[in-house]
Amino acid sequence: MQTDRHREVYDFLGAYIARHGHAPKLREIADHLGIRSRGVVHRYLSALRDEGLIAVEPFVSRGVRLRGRGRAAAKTATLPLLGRIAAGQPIEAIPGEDEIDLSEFFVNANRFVLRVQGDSMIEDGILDGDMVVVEKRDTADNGEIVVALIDGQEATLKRLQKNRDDSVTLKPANARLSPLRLSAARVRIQGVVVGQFRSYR
Amino acid sequence: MQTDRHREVYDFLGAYIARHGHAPKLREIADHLGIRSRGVVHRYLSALRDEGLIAVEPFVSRGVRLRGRGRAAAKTATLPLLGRIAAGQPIEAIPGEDEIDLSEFFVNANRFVLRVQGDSMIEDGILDGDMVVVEKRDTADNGEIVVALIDGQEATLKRLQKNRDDSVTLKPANARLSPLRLSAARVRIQGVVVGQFRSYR
DNA sequence: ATGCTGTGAGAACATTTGGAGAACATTACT
DNA sequence: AGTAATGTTCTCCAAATGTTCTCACAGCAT
Repeated sequence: MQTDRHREVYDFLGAYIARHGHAPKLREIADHLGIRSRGVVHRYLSALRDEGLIAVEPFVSRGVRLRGRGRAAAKTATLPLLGRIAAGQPIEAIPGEDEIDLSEFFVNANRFVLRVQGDSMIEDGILDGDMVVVEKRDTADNGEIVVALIDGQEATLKRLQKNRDDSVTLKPANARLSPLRLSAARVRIQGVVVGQFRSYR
Repeated sequence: MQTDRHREVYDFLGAYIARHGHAPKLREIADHLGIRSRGVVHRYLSALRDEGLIAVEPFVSRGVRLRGRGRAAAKTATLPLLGRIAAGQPIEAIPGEDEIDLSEFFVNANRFVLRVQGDSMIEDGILDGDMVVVEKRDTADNGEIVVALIDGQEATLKRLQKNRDDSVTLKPANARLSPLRLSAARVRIQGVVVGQFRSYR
């Protein structure tokens, strides 16, 4: 896509075809761009055709078809980071940091994802259905959220607290559930939660 | 990379291209650097070209391409998805779904990320410091979490409820805060929250 | 002091990009 | 056939953008 205008034309074609089921006429494209000359529109279409992005049936009205919607474009894992949002203020830009790389944020060797079932960590903002990113480790610090295996049988997600007497307490973040105090021998740490994410869909 | 300024230019190119899919114009680079002279920008680009870091198409607008980005593109954004975890059971494998692609999960054109400040959505599991992925839209359905601009001034993150009398209610997810009922004319939807993530680090 | 380097301003110029509109070709329709 | 609508091709023009200069200044080393 050479220029901004080319992109606008291409995007408009996509939107129009999606809505109407057929391509627009040159006149309609011109209206959308705010120009009067069908000749100019034709020039844009020719450029897009030469790039292989569309196919044009000569002299046929609405004879444009989109091509190569394969979307083979290297899907990057970055999103623009616009700023901070808080109640009462407009969105505030974060200086010097204008994009966020999801893979840098989360991806690493020896990490994996679990889908959380249940409300045991709800007060820490981990809801039923959320995903947690877990880093494989067999030790953890006080206060970290861990995946723990009890008696080699039950796996749970809890906040860890080590006690002096060689026991540990597994604390849910939910007032309706009670902490579990167990001898250290019965608990095996499988990993530590390093991230969490959720999709609203 | 010769100087700090060169690195700034290079980084900006990367960020801009990642976001827009094409390079910036000299004028835009100059604005980002806080300088007025396109000539100076051109000097930086020539230096980067001589180092082999970018390729420049002469005289064409946005004619800059990054070079040797093979490594960065190879960075996959996938993590193994081990299964489901719930209190009382061992980790249960999720059949047929063994890895999760973060970019598929979150990345899309016309989305951006905001860092949340404040506790107004805490009961929906969006905590102070969390990131939300927002899809740019100017309309939203009932019950969706939206970024709304009030009177063109204040931006807030709230749950939307449309009322019959051409007003809307912006509901925080925090019992200590009260809902805000406003005439629809005063509220402009800027986007809808489609995802959320958090890093424990 | 002298020169070198990195940075920026801005003028002058080259080239591309974007647009207008006329003239013509093709198609669809009466 | 005749007409209108639409696509095609063309020339001319203006604005935007990139390119190439010279000048200026500040910091630094010699």
